[in-house]
Amino acid sequence: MVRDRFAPSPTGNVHIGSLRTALYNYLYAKKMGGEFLLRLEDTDQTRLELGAVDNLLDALNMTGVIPDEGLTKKDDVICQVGEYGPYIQSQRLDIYRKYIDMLLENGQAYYCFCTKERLENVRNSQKENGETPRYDGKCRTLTEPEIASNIAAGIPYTIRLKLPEDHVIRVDDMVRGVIEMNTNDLDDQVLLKADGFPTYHMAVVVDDHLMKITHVIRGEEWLPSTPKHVYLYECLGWQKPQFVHLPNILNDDRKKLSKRQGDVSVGDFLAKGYLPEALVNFLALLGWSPETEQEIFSIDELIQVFDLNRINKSGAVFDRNKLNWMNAHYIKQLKADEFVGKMTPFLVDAEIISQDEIETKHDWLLKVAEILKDRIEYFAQAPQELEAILKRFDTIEDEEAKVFLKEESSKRLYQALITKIEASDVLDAVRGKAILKEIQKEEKIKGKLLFMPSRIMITGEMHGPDLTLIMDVLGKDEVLSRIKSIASVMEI
RNA sequence: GGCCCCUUGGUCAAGCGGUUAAGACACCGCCCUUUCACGGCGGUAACAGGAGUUCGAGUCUCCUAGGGGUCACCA
Repeated sequence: MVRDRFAPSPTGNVHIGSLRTALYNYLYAKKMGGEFLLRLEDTDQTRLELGAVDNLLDALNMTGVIPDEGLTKKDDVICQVGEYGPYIQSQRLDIYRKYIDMLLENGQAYYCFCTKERLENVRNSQKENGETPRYDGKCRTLTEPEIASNIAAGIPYTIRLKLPEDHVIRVDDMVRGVIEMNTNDLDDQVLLKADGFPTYHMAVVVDDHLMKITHVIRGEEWLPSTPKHVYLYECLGWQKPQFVHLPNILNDDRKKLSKRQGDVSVGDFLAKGYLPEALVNFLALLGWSPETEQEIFSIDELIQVFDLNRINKSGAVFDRNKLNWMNAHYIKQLKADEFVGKMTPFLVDAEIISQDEIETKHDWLLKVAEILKDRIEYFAQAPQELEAILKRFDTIEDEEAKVFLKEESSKRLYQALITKIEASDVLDAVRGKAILKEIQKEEKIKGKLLFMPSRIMITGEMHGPDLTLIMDVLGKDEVLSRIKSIASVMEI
């Protein structure tokens, strides 16, 4: 039975790269009929952030990357489900201690009483001498009595992994194949911190084993420390999981995606009106590709075709353009009501409509949706796009537009429009279309001479959405008022 | 700097010894639309470099170069 996991630390917003890691774990577990767990790696007490767990759970929920086991939310309360818990590392301290003691007994780990200051000094002088910074092994050879007296004296200590010298460790990674590293290039990693918490390296190995994890699917940044993890598995006599290291997601400058260049958290994108389905679809294709040429996938379709063997080796630049295209695609598929539902909060936020008007103006919002549907890539663009239509104009800048207004026929058009609109009960798209048709017939104005001046009188612009839809959205009074106020420009 | 990983168009990428080297995004052009957008059609554009192995190399090996990651009592 395949069991994999997403194991983030609760340090703030969920990074887009983390979501991808979670997604790949989810897809693989589902594909294999296995189980996907969520475990919290909160071993760094100094970096915990309030609300991070809520944030995490919400992001997974919104995007449909739902764990089968571990941390979850029931009735809005955070809880844990499954028989391999607890799934929060800070609640497993005694478990780690047990295995630390085991390593100590076997001589595979040792007490280290070095202070942070000393370690830093050692590192600095090594750097100055052009050496690789690493622990100098001072406490590696402490005698039992020395250790006992240090402990008795209450000197804080950490426990370090005792790596054998000149020993080659092989890591078998599903994406990159076999990687070999010599222990001489590795550090005696701290496994247990002075505060009694394990480091990631200890906790991840113990938990993955105890939770019966079969596949460790995580970011590439873990590759260099994987030999230590492999060594720990060997020390403890445990079977190793299959390692799968995902390529990094990169900025435009090909560096690891970072906050410096704008949006990186799932929340950022959701807040801008990107659809969860689009985000998932896009992320799935960043570092993995299907066998076919299909590009648009629902999460269930992804489950069907997902394959770890098709994961890419090299880092992938996060292409905002493509995300936008994909999101626009999903937006176009939205039903009118869904579109209105997604768009409205942004309009309220921009104070284009008020909270109370949402219901009374629902029909109007549907018309707006019709106009914006093909014109926005994400919903945060909606207010600006709509504003351009709603905003009154007082001058016409475009010379070409002025030429249209000065046409002889435009004066007749102007009169006819006013007369016909005034005579209309309502000015919806259908009526607008009819009016233009009537004028074409009666005044013998056609083609660009009909449509362009009409558009310019109503919008002030030569380009834009379908004019009859605009009339509908603006309404009879507004359209009339706009046309009338154009007189001065037309020198009538 | 040590170690590790990576390298096909601007970007995502297919390719698993023999191909006219796919497709998508972006860009450009044409068509549709009496505008714009959407959509449709088409176009520009790539195997980092060098040695090998082989009848034959984007595909295998080595070297070089470039990029990235990592070297914490952070994950």
